[in-house]
Amino acid sequence: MTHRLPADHLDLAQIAASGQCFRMVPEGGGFVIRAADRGVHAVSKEGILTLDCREEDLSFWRSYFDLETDYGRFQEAVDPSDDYLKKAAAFGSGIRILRQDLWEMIVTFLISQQNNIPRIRKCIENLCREYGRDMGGWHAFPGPEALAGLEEDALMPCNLGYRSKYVVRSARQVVSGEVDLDAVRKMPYPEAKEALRQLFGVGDKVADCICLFALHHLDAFPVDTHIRQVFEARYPQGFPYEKYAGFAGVLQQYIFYYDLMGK
DNA sequence: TGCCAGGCTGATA
DNA sequence: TATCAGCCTGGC
Repeated sequence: MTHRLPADHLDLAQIAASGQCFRMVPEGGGFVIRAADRGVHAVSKEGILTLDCREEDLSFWRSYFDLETDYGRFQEAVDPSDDYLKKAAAFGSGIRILRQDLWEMIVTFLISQQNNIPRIRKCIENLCREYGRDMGGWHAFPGPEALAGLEEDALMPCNLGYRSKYVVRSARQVVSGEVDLDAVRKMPYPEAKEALRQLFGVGDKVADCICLFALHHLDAFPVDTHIRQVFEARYPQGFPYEKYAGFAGVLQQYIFYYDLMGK
């Protein structure tokens, strides 16, 4: 079933390249996107998002793409005297912060550390193929229950390397209830970040990625090596977070994408 | 060959 | 409390 939805400031190619989602595959002029155990074919063009999905999944995808949020507001809020940020925001104006699955983001960003984007994508494919439910032609993302019973190095064949034990032990912490994901979903940003940091292998940066891309805490601002380099070059006096309270994480994505693709 | 990639843990002082 | 080695592995 095909649905056409008005969606300004939405460019799927930009979102795919921005590195917040690793399960977007180009197909038919758009992308096939997988989220946990759902899938959709999506095309974004001239302010319209065309989705090919089941009728009962439509509200899920509407939320997933964050269609209720006005991203024009974030664009306009950029300090006009900040030339670099203005350029970055304009360059990545089609980026939205997707509302992705919590467990999937935990695993994805555990895998991301000391890793590069093509390899991260490959690791996730391997993980889904080996441990995800067969959905008929593709595999769902494996839940914590599917991973908690494994040996700590069982995911080495999926090319996770030393991160294998991070994923398995985190799965155990979730399944045992030591870290209650339902509770984390209801927490404000600082508490959620601290709770996520209890997971083995989750530090400051990974916790912020999870808060931003799964929990939609737009205050979360992951600082990685790229962002740190940009800050050293462009904001030696410090990034003006106070000007962007409540949505600084959106700007982080503009900066990351601009740094990656804009030069 | 050596170094790095969207960090983190654990040891050490 | 701060610093730092070591970690899987593919690509350059």
